Amino acid sequence: MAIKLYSTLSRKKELFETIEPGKVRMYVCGVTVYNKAHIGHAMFALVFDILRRYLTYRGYEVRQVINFTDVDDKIINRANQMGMDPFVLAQNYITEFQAQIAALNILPATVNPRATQEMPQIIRMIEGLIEKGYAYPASNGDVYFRVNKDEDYGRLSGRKLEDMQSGSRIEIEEAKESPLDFALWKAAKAGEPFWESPWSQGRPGWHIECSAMNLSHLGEQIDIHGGGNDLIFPHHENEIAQSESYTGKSFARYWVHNGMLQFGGEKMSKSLGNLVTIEEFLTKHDGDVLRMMVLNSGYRNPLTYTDEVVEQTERALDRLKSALRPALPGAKGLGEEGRQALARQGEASKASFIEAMDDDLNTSGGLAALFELVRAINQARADGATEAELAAGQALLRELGAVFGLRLITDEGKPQAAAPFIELLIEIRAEMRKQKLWAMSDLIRNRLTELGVTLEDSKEGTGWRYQE
RNA sequence: GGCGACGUGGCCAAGUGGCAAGGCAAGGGUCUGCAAAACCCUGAUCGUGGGUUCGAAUCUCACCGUCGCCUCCA
Repeated sequence: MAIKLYSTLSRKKELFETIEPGKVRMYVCGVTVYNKAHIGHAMFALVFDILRRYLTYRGYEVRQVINFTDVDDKIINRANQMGMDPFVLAQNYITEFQAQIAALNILPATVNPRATQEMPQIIRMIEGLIEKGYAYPASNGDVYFRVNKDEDYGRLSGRKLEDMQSGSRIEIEEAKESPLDFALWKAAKAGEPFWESPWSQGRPGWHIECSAMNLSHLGEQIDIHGGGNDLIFPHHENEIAQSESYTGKSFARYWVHNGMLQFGGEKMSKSLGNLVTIEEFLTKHDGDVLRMMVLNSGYRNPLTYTDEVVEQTERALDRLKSALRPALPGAKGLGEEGRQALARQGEASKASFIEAMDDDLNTSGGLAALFELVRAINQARADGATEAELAAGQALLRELGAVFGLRLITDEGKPQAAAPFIELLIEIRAEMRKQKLWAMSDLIRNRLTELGVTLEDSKEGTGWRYQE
């Protein structure tokens, strides 16, 4: 079995083969830290966390680099508005984002480089591009990339230079040779932070930092380059232009782009202002819920975010967890046939999970495989499986859930201090039920429900659990 | 205007040439004193109209609709 990944460059699913056997070099464009992160940002982080976890599960050693853009116009503007130092502002949002990533159970990247910490590499790269004629310093202290010099410019996004020029609304910058040339280096205006360079006191353009970080943290050629599909043009197009012009080698083998989170029919974005921050989401919902939403659909398609969808997803997550509940009180055991049926379903689910995930990370299909396993486990439990008989299936569910990055937190994580008292109430209620004191029995049950404890009666006794 | 993607049951969403996964909701049933949970059963011919093919949700053309990029953007 082989893994296939869709690459934006070829617009096809391609067989996944790494440069170095068994090792994956993955670069993902991170966020510009000028504001609170929203759940659209969480989506990209979740998608590439899932990709990374899956590749690891399939035996690869994954080196994942995700950058922070910590100096740019928006950061500077925002800092000025707030009367803050731009570097402090950036650092605060980085700290906050990393905490939220952890709360979402996203593994920290192998490296989180930052633009401000890569200046020597960035400057070296710009110098190299100038030497080769791919870039030129302008009279205003900026340095621009000479787009016309790059013959296959536009091949990632499928654009032609002529088309862009005719319909373009790019402001004309006097210092540029051509309107489509983009900045590698920007001279600082008064009051802006700057670094020394051969051309001016200034800062790097947005695209060059990623090229430089790739080079210093992963090498000249990488396996996977990822990010949101809104970055295809111009950001990734420009990255390819810079990196390949500089090294003379093809840059990334697989260009992987996730779809946008849709909110109210539009892309959730900072500029549109239609956003739900990660912070807000996490005060209301478990992090697994957002992950489940991502898993339920194809990573390349837009993801619909509505309150209704969140609710549905929460229920679906409850169902997944339902399989992890303990055996019924007084379970008599399945017998040989039942044990084998459950084992067979486990194997089948695992196989179809891998088959789906191998096919361009079909998480929705993988999730379906988990639900098949859930049904089999619940069936077995209903048929009287003991704790020991359920254990293997449940362990597999946890194993595959962990490949998705789902925590599947159940009662075990919750405080058990109340347990003896709840059990006491159940005991008393059992006496009442014997005497058919239904009103009192129901009162106890209802009151406990209000307190977040669900009672479930069965022939063999009454079980209880915290509401999910 | 240019480039690209998408339109599958009430909702979310896989499938991309050979009898339409999965989840949520809904209805019926089993269990229960009643519940709850779980289990069992029930539903779509795939935006519209042509074309290719023995056969299409899947390929092709047109049209309608939605979204993304073309300017900072995960």
